[in-house]
Amino acid sequence: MRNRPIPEATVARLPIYLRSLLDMAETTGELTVSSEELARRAGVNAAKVRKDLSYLGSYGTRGVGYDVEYLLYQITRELGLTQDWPAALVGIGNLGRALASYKGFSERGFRISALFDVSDDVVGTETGGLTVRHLDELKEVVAEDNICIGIISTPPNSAQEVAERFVDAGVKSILNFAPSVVNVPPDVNVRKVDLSIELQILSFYQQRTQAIATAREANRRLGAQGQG
Amino acid sequence: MRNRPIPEATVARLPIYLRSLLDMAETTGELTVSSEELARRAGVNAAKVRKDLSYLGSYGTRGVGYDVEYLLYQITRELGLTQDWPAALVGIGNLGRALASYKGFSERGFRISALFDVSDDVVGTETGGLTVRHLDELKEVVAEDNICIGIISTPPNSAQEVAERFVDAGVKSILNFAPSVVNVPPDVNVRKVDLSIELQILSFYQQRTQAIATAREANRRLGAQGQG
DNA sequence: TCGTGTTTGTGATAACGCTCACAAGCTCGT
DNA sequence: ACGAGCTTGTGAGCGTTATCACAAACACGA
Repeated sequence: MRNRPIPEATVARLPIYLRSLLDMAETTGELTVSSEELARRAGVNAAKVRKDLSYLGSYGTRGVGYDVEYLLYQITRELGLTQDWPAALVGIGNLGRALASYKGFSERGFRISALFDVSDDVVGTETGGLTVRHLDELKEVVAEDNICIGIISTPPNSAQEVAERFVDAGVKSILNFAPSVVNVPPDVNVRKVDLSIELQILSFYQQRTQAIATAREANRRLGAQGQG
Repeated sequence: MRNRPIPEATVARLPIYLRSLLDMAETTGELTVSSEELARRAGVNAAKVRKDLSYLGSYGTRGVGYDVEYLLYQITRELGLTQDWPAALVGIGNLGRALASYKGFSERGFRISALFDVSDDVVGTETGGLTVRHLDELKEVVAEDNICIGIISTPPNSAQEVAERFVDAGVKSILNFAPSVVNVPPDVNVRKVDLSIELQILSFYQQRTQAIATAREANRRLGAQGQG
């Protein structure tokens, strides 16, 4: 079990466990945590927690639980968060500025070390302690600062071009906030965060429950009519 | 097939198809689109596109493809985007302000109709044409403006309380940008967007590929040593 | 030392999702 | 009218993920 590759679904949950454990370590004095408690905090099933953690190794003690600090360390290590990953952010609009000063990144070991744009209006301005540079300097800066992660927060029609510039500069990990699909070579990893897709999914289920409520209401009235 | 419930995975892809189709309708003059073409634009498999669309109904024509306008309408309707969904945003920090003025929402029929915070520094200020109100007014405003969707962009430790206020006000759909798990009754739908989790997942795979490269390098040197 | 109570680790199984492959069905030219 | 050439819709098979259920392992008190 230990040497099996870690399933994607598990990798996606490790950061949630990490956050829950950090929260525990700060607020409670507990030295150990059971899969049940961790599951509750992470909002998942206890069996899932145990199976997920078992992919990392047998770090629990039966009858006791998991040592909080040790587990924290193991997950941090597994996620590669013991080293810091310099990132570059392209696209300094409203969202880009918010991301540039987002504390959640730095708290988790991600340092945005360079900002880029193409518009003369923002190139040269300062945001979150960094001066915005022109996109043409990207390749050079990536090499200098050893940048590993590219973040795209441009309008959708520029995203593909920026992605290609990142690839050309040797960046292998890209996080895309622009609402568009970007195509990259197979050795490059792209993840996307789409702010409005999630709203559209909510809309689907909201409409569905409202439709059911409406149908039930109509049905109720029909029944009343039949009886009355 | 037609009356089966639509799988979650399909629902999550409908917005992507929608975006691809909108893009097509604007840029190309094509009246129809094949599953192959749509798949290419959406970055998925053609068979997946066909199966996904088949859940909505038989809207394609064999040998021809799908009528772009008709498919656009059907997906829009299925996602519940024919009506607009007023949303309330709580937490007016950097991210909150960026979300409040994010064009991607309004372009897709989501109107943020009220902003809330608790800090005296921001209550009363204006952002994106709306005046920030105090969180205590939430319930009242939700009822007045018929708000269906709640968006949370507070610090993590306030998220749960805000979620409960939304639930109390009768909101059934919540989008959570705060990096924390929120618990709600089963009839309320919460989706989360976590900006840094995606980075952590990237970090995992980045580390993995770097580790492989390092091991291969070490192995190469060992081989050279053995031979030399 | 042994029994009781607790919690992990993991087979087994079920549910879900993805991909393939191909018949059914359409268009168009002859 | 008919055959050639496409493209859809979907059954079948496979891989992944979730859940259950329980033996193995530990702590602790008597």
